[in-house]
Amino acid sequence: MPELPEVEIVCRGMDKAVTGKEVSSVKVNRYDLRVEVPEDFGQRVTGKVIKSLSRRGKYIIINIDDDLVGVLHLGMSGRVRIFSPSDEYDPQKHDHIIFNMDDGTCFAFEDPRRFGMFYLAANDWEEGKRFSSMGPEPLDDWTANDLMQSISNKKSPIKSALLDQRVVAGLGNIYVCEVLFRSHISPISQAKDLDMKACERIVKHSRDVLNEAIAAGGSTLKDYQHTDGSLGYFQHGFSVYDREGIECSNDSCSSEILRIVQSGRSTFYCPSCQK
DNA sequence: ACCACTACCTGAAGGC
DNA sequence: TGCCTTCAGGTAGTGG
Repeated sequence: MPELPEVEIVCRGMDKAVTGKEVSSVKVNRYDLRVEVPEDFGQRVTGKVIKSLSRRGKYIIINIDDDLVGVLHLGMSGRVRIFSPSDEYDPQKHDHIIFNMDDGTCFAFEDPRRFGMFYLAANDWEEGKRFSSMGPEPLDDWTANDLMQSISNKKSPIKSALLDQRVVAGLGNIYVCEVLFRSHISPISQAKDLDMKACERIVKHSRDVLNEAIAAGGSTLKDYQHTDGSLGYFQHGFSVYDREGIECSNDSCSSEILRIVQSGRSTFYCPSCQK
C-alpha cells in the first residue's frame, strides 16, 4: 500500500490520535516481522508518553519520551487502524502489534505479508545506517542538482534509479511511473544520460504529484488504508499506473499505455509522450 | 562497485 | 466449486 503520500496520511492520523498520550499497555502478537520485534518491546514502551510523530521517506518515526523512538515501516501490505475510546477494537488476523493509550484510544499495526517492521531505537537513530544513507526528502530539500549528481554515474534506467531510496526518499513504483509520465521522460532511458532540464522536471513533478496525492488522501488500491478506515482517492488521478492498454490521457496522443518489467517491477508509460 | 534478480509472505484475481 | 498461476504500493541479500 504505502509510498510517501500514504505513509504521510497514516502519520498524520496517528499524530492526531496519540500524541501527548501515555501508553497503558501493548500487545505483541508476532515478533517475526521483516525486522525482528524486540522481545521487550512492550516493557520498554508501557508507561511512556508519545511526544511526537514524524516521517522520513516511507518510515514513521514515533518519538516516545526523550530517549526512545519507535520505527514503523508499512512494507507492501501494512496498515494502521485507530480506534477512539468510544469505538471497540475489532481484532484482525494479521494484527501484529496493538497499542492501548491511557484515554482509551487504541491503534493496531496490521500487515498480512509481514514485509513491514516496527522496532525500537535510541533517539539518536538518525546516526544509524538505515537513515544516514537515505536520500533527500522530495517535498523538502531535494534539488535538480542533487538528482543530477546522484545519478550521474548510473547506468540503470531512470525508473530503477528513482526507486532507489538513496537517490530520493519515499518514491515508489506508482509515483515514479506518474512522475516520469508528467516529465515526458522514458522510463527506459539511462539515468546518467539525463540533462539538467530533465532533472528539473523530475523534481518539480515529484513535488506536484506527491502533494496532489496527499491532498487526495493518498491512493487506495486493494483495501482501505486511512487510520479511520476511509479511502484515499488519488488512484483515480493516475495517468499511467495500472492503465496498460488504455489510451494515453494527453489529448493530442492516441497511443496506448504500455506495461514493461524493469528490475522485476512493472513500469507503465506512454511510448509516444515519454522519449 | 554496480545492477539485476531473488527471497521474504499472504491474499486477490483470473484462467481452465 | 476448486485448483493453479500470476501479480501486488518494499527492501535486503546474492551473485554475475
